[in-house]
Amino acid sequence: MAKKPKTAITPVRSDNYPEWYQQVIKAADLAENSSVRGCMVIKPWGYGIWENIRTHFDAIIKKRGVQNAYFPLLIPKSYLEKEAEHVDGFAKECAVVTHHRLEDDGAGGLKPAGELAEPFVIRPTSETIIGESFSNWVQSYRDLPLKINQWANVMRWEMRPRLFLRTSEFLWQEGHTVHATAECAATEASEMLEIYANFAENMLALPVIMGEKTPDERFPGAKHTYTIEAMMQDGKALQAGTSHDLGQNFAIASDIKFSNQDGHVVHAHTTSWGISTRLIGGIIMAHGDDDGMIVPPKVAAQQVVIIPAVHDEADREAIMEKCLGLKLVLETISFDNIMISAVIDDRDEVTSTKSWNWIKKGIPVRVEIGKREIEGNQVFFKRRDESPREKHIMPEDEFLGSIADILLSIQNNLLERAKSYRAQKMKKIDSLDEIFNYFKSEDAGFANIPHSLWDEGLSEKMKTDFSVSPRCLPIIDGELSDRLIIARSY
RNA sequence: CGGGGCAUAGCGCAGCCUGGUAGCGCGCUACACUGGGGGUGUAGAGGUCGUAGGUUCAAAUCCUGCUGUCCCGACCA
Repeated sequence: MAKKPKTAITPVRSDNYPEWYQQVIKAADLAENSSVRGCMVIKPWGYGIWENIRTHFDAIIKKRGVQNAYFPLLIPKSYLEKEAEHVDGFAKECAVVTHHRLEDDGAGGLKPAGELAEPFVIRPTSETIIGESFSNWVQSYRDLPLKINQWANVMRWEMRPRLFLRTSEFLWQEGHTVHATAECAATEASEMLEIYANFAENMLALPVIMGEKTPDERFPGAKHTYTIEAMMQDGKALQAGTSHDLGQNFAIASDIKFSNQDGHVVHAHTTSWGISTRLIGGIIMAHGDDDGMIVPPKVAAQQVVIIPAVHDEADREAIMEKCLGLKLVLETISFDNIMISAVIDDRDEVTSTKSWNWIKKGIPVRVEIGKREIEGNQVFFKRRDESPREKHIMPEDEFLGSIADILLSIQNNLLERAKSYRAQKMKKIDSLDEIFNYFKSEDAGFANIPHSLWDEGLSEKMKTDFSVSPRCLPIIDGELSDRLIIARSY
């Protein structure tokens, strides 16, 4: 018999963090590489998280008066050329469609035939094509503000793809708004940033730093780029969401203008903001442990797995009946306005194997139902935020009465845990020597330094010697700080 | 795009140096025993060794090109 590993995932985080990350994705059955370069297949357990992110975020923006719409995947190359900085920023990572037909190549294969007069790029982001529509939709100040969102896939031909964090194709939402004044656009961009920050903390248990990007890290063509930065367990930063105040740059490029109350025709002010499937990578790296994934209850595809433990075939029917009953009742219960979803794992496997499978997937609560539970009218369960050895036994009524609190407590524990390791790996530093010293360590985290220290020379040195870049100037109580957060990043 | 590693069964790998009938572990299938911490046994299925070419009587093995993948770098709203 093979020796049981102490942890479900090999290697452990402390041995090889990048490899651990990939192993967790595999063990949790979240996604896999496809045969298409740089593109991933998101499997049900991973896609379920995205569906929940989508559902909850969609509700939030709709309350703000944002409407969903859909724009084309293909963008005429010339559109992209309208905004000079935008071209520079995205040109290198665009996939280009140059032909529109395939025909027999005479050798049993197919070859592209009709060459397009003007090539299309596959959207790397949709500012330009949406701007084209907006220019028609907006005529009067009465049409503003215009708030549109689309849930879509985009494509960026990345040099080095990593599952969820940087894939050639990924899923996201991109919000695009048009405003009459610079102030309105600025407010929209700031409010969306706060919404992202709250969403990350409340739904994903992911504490983030809100801030503004320095000019060199800005979205190409933006006036201000705001970001939420999360810390992963290796101390690296992950940009988890962005909001851009585009000023009039894109309005001018796309000719979005309107008649104001004075009868003058003026260019509008626009914003755009997005979150993507990258968030799932963030969840993995923020919460996962050496036994695999830990999914925050609020975004888990299922919160509870019920595992029947049948020793004696004679008990099977009674056990299955109890499992089914439990599932039905659980699914009438909600926690923080989210309906619980439960799954019965009735695969023909040894109970412990099933249990470990679900540990690796990171389902918040595992329930095991056997003869004992039926006789004692009780529920045996374990929590993913606790050690796999820790058991709980509760009368069934009590369990059903407290499951909502249990899930909320798991959600909260994940957030507190993440906050605590972030606090440990965040350091306020005021001198150059200390900065160099700090980042000599491989597992350095975020350094909080005076913005005034950051000049071109330091930037260059930090980048080449330490792979450290500026993450953001934190925004605290609506005010831009004079400090700068720098860190290694994904 | 630069430097390096790897490519053999679904997954993980050995075999290659020194060319000669395709191997192991896990997983999978069937049956039985099992089952509350990753179980046991028996019997099976599954691979034109990434791809194209070269050397050779003979290539998984040697040589060349290509492709994919991983790591480091560059790049990354």
